[in-house]
Amino acid sequence: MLQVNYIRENREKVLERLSVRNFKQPELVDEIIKFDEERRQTQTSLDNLSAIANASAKQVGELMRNGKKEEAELVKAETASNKESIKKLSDELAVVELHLYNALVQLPNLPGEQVPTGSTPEENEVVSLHGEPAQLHEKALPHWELTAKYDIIDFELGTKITGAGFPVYKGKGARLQRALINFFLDRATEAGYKEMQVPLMVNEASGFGTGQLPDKEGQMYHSTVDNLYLIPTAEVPVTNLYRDVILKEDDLPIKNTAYTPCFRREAGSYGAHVRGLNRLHQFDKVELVQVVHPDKSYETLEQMSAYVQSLLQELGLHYRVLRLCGGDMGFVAAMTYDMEVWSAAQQRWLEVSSVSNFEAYQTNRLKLRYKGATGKTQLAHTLNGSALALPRIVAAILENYQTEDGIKIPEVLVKYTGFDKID
RNA sequence: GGAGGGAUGCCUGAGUGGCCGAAAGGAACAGUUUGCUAAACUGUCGUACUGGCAACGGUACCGAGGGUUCGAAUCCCUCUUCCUCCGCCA
Repeated sequence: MLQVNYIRENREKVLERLSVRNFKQPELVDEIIKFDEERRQTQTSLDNLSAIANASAKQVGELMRNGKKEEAELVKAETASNKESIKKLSDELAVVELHLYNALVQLPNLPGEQVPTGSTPEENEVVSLHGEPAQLHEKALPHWELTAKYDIIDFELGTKITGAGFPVYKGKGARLQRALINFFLDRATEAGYKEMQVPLMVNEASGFGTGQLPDKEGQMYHSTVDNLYLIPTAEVPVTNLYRDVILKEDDLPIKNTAYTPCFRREAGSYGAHVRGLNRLHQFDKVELVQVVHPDKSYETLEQMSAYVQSLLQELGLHYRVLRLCGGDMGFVAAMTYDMEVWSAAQQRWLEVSSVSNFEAYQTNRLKLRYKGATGKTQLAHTLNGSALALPRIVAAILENYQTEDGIKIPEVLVKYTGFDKID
């Protein structure tokens, strides 16, 4: 959520930045300014009336104490009409505040300066390309056939016990999952991130805090009896650890990492591109979350991007880095890098990580601030990134490392898997 | 699941209808003193909205939301959460 004051004072700039996203409802900006104007007026009137009411109440108290009962009764009588106005105004205020809020949450974050204008994935900017595509033998298979051939991931079995998109990992497949999780967590710890283990279900307030609610309600599994949501990413619980918190400037930057399963309903997405591991309802991911000083967030974004790339390099995967164009970025992001690995068997790029700077968009809603040297509280900036999401990494490893007599395990993983080949 | 007791500022903790945005102590920060450390002394020490160039004001907030009242941290209702005891249990 953008800050109203900023919108009010930078209307032109806001509109200009939104156009980078190809945002379809620029009129929302003026609506917000109008609601804000209304809100402040109502607030002022209400405050004035409340001041009068407070004064009268004080007066009554004083008169009563001095035994001047009749005069007190007189003042009491006068307050009646004021009381009605106060009630009316505070109702009005609540309404206009709700309107303002509803409009504000519909406004996406403003793209950063470097974000290219555009509305489709084709307009994303390829920042860099690393490594070489794997050279596969003639009988190379896509991963969903490899998993069946070596009996390491069973999609049908998952369908039986739960439904489509809930695979069962078996034997070396399960072991590979655990190896990757440990590898990612170890590397993150080495890079200075603190490992956290967080709940996999969150309450409504947390959903609001990171922006999944109210909009993307349909993306999350919802336990209605308890009104809890299964997390779509560790970003939600980890970032919400800092909801309603005022940090000391010295506490920054905060670097957290967490492994969690992620649950996504992904309603209505079935087809060729979501086969096998490409898109699941439940998958594993190691996430990075940082809370940083506003002056440092873009620098941090570069560092996080470099860190994620170092993982891909260690795994020996051919990958590229994209800077998403305005229209392809998530609603809350100010700038996003996507990392995509090449799937030689599917002959296409698979998104395995997304690293974003949210600037103050999340922290404004989270009320996550820090107190600077001057004693002034300011909104911190948040960033997060996947490091990494497992399924597509597994898909890429299986496909790119396949040989005619089995699948090789990347060198760095062997000490975690305890085997160097799946056959 | 049953019974009872709590939730106040960074922390401890006072406050049972007006003089309370809130005592006191501690912590922290700044200054004075000081050979150094410590101590002592003085001051600062919640958040948000809002008016004002500013000085300085107004309003709201004592777990959350409603209610009673001229007036609520204080009384009533609902919810959340913590603690103690009992029951159950990986």
